[in-house]
Amino acid sequence: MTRDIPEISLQRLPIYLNYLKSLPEGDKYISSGAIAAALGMGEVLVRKDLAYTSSSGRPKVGYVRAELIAAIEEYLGCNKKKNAVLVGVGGLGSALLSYGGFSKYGIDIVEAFDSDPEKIGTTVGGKAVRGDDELASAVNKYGALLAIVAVPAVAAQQVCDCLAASGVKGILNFAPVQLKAPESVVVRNIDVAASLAILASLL
Amino acid sequence: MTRDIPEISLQRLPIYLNYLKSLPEGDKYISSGAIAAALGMGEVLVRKDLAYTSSSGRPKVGYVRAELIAAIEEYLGCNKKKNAVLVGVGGLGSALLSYGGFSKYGIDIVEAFDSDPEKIGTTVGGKAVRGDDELASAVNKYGALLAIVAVPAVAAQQVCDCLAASGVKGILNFAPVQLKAPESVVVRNIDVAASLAILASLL
DNA sequence: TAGATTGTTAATCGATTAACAATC
DNA sequence: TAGATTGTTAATCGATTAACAATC
Repeated sequence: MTRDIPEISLQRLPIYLNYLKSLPEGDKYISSGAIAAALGMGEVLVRKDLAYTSSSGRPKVGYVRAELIAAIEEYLGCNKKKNAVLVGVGGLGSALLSYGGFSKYGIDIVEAFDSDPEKIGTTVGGKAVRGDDELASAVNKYGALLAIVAVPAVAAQQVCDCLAASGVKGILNFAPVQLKAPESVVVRNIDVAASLAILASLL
Repeated sequence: MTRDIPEISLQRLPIYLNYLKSLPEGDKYISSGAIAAALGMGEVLVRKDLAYTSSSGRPKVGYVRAELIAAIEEYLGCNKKKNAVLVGVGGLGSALLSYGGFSKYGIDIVEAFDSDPEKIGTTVGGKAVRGDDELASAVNKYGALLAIVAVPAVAAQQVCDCLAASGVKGILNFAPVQLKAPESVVVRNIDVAASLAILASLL
């Protein structure tokens, strides 16, 4: 499913999607100019991004909102169910297990893993917490291609190795370490503290 | 404190910093080539990024690791104490209140706010939770220029307005909405679900 | 000295914006 | 029709990479 969309355009699709969904039901049409104005971006950029999803608008009227939503969702694969596992049931991990926001993208966190015996066997956010030793078999059982890593920095590489070996193809890493993974595994990082620090340094 | 560093270079500084800190104490020198190889990037890019921090290396030997760390920390303002407030003490907000990772950038979350009477008056992660009505006075009292917004999407704009009116200059927003704020307020977004969806669509 | 590495200038690459023809 | 809006092609802008001189 490799498309030729630049990743930076791909990153904007959820922004359009959220905005379009937030519009009142009554709005049948929306123009690229209106979207651009609402989101503070250029209107040509909006049209180019939307063109990747193969949605098309009509001159003079704009885009049909419902069609646009459907096209973006289709393009992002929201309609395809995807299983994910989460490793590291600390504060952040627990919060993500209880967070309902993944479902709109068709993503389901099926199970969680931790090395702490105190946590193993419990349920967080309706998801069972198992020992790290069961990770590989669970990835296999659920056909999980996605994983969230929310363990401490020192443990992250080891978890990453295990996930990659288990067949996970995409890792969203919250630990402040650059993970080494095989080429076939895509890693993206979220570092909340660093993001806030960068923001602070812009002021 | 507006510098002419591209934001994308700024975003990489914490990555270098984390890596440099993770090296064994014994390593006195490190070359841009070694950093680049470890982090999977081009070595010229590393040198350019590091040059913004006014750190400089010596031909043949590379950079003094400790100096480089100090220069990046100085540049990022890690040594300047900065107060932040957090709004929305749900799962994610609670996790962030308990997270110790902000301190390495000199950031302290001083107080938290929520509209839920059940939460007001409690303590989470050692921080007092107050009512939203006390937000403005707290921002003032602590001179907080930074805020984390971790409220539901429907409440985020209102919180943003309040923060901007209170004098906050930087907002890290976890709600999946594009916030409208005055030019003088910098907003950056983290959408965990969207990030995972984007990752999934790359596979 | 010779060689490794830095720092800078020029070339390339990719993304955004401007211009504009197509069209409803 | 006239005008608004799309979609595309060309121009601009900015970031990365390549080339290379400086230097320890």
